[in-house]
Amino acid sequence: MLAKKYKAKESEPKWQQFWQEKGIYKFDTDSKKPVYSIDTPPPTVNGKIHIGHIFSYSQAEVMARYKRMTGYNVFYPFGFDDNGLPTERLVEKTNGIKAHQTTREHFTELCLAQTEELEKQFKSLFISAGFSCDWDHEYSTISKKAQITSQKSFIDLYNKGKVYFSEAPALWCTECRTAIAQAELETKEIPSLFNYLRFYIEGEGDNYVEIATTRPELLAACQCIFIHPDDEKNKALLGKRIRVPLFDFTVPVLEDEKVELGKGSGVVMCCTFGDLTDLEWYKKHKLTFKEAILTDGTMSSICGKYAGMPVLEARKAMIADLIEQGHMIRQENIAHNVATHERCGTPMEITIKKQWFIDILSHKQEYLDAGEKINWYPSHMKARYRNWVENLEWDWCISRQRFFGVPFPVWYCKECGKVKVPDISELPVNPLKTQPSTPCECGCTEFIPEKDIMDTWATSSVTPLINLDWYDDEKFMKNMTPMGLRPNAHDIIRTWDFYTIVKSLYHTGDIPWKDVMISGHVMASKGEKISKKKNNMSMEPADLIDQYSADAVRMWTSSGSLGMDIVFSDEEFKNAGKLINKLYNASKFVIMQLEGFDKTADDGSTVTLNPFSKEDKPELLFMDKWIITAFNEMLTRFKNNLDKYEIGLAIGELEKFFWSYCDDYIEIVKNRVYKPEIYGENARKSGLYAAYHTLLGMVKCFAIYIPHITEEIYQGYFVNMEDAVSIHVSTIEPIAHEFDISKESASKALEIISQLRRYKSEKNLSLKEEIPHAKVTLPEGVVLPEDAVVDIKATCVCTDLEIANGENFEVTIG
RNA sequence: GGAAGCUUAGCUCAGCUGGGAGAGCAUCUGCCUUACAAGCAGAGGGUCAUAGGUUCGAGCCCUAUAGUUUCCACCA
Repeated sequence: MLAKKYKAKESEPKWQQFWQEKGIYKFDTDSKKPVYSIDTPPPTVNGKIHIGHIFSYSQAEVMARYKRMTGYNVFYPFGFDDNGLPTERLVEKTNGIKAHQTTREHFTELCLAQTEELEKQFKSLFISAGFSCDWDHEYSTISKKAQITSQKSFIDLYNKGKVYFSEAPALWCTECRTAIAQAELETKEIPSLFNYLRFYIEGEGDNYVEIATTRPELLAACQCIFIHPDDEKNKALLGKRIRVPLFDFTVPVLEDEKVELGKGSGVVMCCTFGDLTDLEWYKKHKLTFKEAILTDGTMSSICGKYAGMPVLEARKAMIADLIEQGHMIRQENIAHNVATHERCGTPMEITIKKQWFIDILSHKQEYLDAGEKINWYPSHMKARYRNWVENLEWDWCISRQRFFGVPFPVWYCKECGKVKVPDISELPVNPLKTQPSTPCECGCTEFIPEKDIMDTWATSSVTPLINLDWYDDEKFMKNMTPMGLRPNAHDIIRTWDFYTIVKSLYHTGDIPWKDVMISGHVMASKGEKISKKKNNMSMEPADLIDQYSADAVRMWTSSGSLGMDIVFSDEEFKNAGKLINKLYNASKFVIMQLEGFDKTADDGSTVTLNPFSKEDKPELLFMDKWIITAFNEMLTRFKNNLDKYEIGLAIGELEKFFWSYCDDYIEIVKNRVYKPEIYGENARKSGLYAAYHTLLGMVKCFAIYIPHITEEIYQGYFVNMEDAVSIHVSTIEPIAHEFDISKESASKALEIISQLRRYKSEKNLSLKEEIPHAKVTLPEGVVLPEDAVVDIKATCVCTDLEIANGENFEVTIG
């Protein structure tokens, strides 16, 4: 029995608790069903879960439910990424300190406390949104298991020769004081000054070359001057030496194709390092390295009186001096694009330090092949992956000169400097706290620990291996590789997806997952991303759930097209609410009629009987056969779409059918169930039979999108008749039947009803108004069974409906 | 500069391997009908971005152009 009104606020938490108690979403290790596993990217614990997360994550959640209800044993673990720089930055901000100002132990404590608190909030939000993950398999990337996995990954790569320790140029963030990876760069447009300087030619008095630069602070690290080989005007400079302003040294003039004649003065200085082109020239022309900027973002001792100044201050001071000493020709205001660190927005520098790198550049083709083996939904997203791999220029630097994260399981021999890694059985290790258990090959027993920690991605790229317990050879669920699905938004294809593929190929030799489902972003308005800075997140997920219900929010997230961005609009939430309300009302009606079959038991209690036991099937009427057939056809399209991860198109099919069920079918069947004394007991039972099975079928389909209200409906009646304890462990299946109907006849029947309704509407009549007589001409060969004619007459209050066959279909009234 | 997506009704979008131009919202007109007025029945509204091409036939295939969004590159 359903209550008069559905109250989402009361029902949703009730069912969430019910599911937890009954263990509805637990992964069944003993099941014989095929496994469908989902490698959810653990959300980063560095702030709040925003509506974009809910949008993206709940699209995959729908898939989990769909697979669970179509015969799969679903493995749906969930994790949180609370490891590394993003978390550190959050902790620094909330506590108002910098990590390097306190001890590593203290800072780690702060990080752990804060992430624990946030993870509680995150988890409760995902639960309140009706997520069906198995919380028994929850993990966090700083957990012991994840640390072992991550260190084991490193040692495996080390043994396979896929990581190397090298003094190579690396991207550097002076704010975070750590090396960073190519994937962590974000381009930003920054206003700047283009300074045209005089560089005097050695031995030619006042003769000078004009050179433009945005980074005069690097003058002390100037290596040479480049001209283009085709630059006839400046060709004479070759072989001469040029004096660097402010600093009393000279540099040679060299040629390179990469100089752009039209840019600046067409003559360019090369410093270590102003940008990636400088680095390229440094490698190509075998230049020497002079460090102008220290790792903390201040100028080095080679900068003379500017030493110790932060970069921007030094730039200002040097510009002032350049002007004062007459080296400045002119200045231009420009806005140029600068590569910055995505976590803090600081312009990236390049420095040379010893770092650990994972070799990726020499295996590009394998990654491209892996990309081909994976099914991308939508398929064009594969191009983004391919594009990224093809354009890679750096090996993956995984060293971070930070504090909170997974330590490298590495020591260096004090005597010979050789790298020492522990045995996998000893993991996890913190080299700062323990020493190797065996001496170095050279016999030395003293070691220097590696202080750096690993990049966050080094851990989050092994989530499939964390999920499958790879850390423990005995527990490792090898038969579940590759996993079924990786869902994520399109912006992290180049990071999360790429790195996970890299690690998977190295460790298992196979792709990490069979399918990748890409979702879009939630936009604040057309072309405007949701951003914390703009403060245009009009709604927090928790507020939306509170205001519209979790089911309504999920309805909205499901309406998006696969891979497409969606503009946030509360109009859509209202529509979702309407659908939910309608579904409840329709169910209420059908169940109310069905409950006429209740019996009073001997003890006086009411027993609900299934009026449709297999032996007691009524003789089905034509329109009842139609709705059953239509449901099965809808179900085929519904499943076809979901099999392609098109959850939005699938629910579109379902909704269309549902509204037709309400407005056409219920209207037809109503008369029969209300008045068995006129239409007969079989007509009533036939209608109820079809209504029961189609409603149950639809509610099951809706259950993957709106799990709460559908559970309410199921528990309110169907659970008494069906085997499953929860609708979410029932099976979505077609309605079994043995009949076949003429589609032509069915569509004509509906068309006749529609025409009779239109007649009344155009005449401004109530639908209850009687039509004394109407005549229908059906095309030759189309037959309308007598019971269908009776249904039409009852539905349209048409007393006399004359049916004939003729050339064209025609309905005349009066 | 490289790559990809999008352009169909006022708005948001669906249109599968080429053959009927569609849905929801909005607008307008009616209707209190024993599930639902958060409802029901109807109506109006489109040169499918533009220009070529292939085809008996193009929203769909090909070429080019424009606009738009995203990802990547771009610090002299």
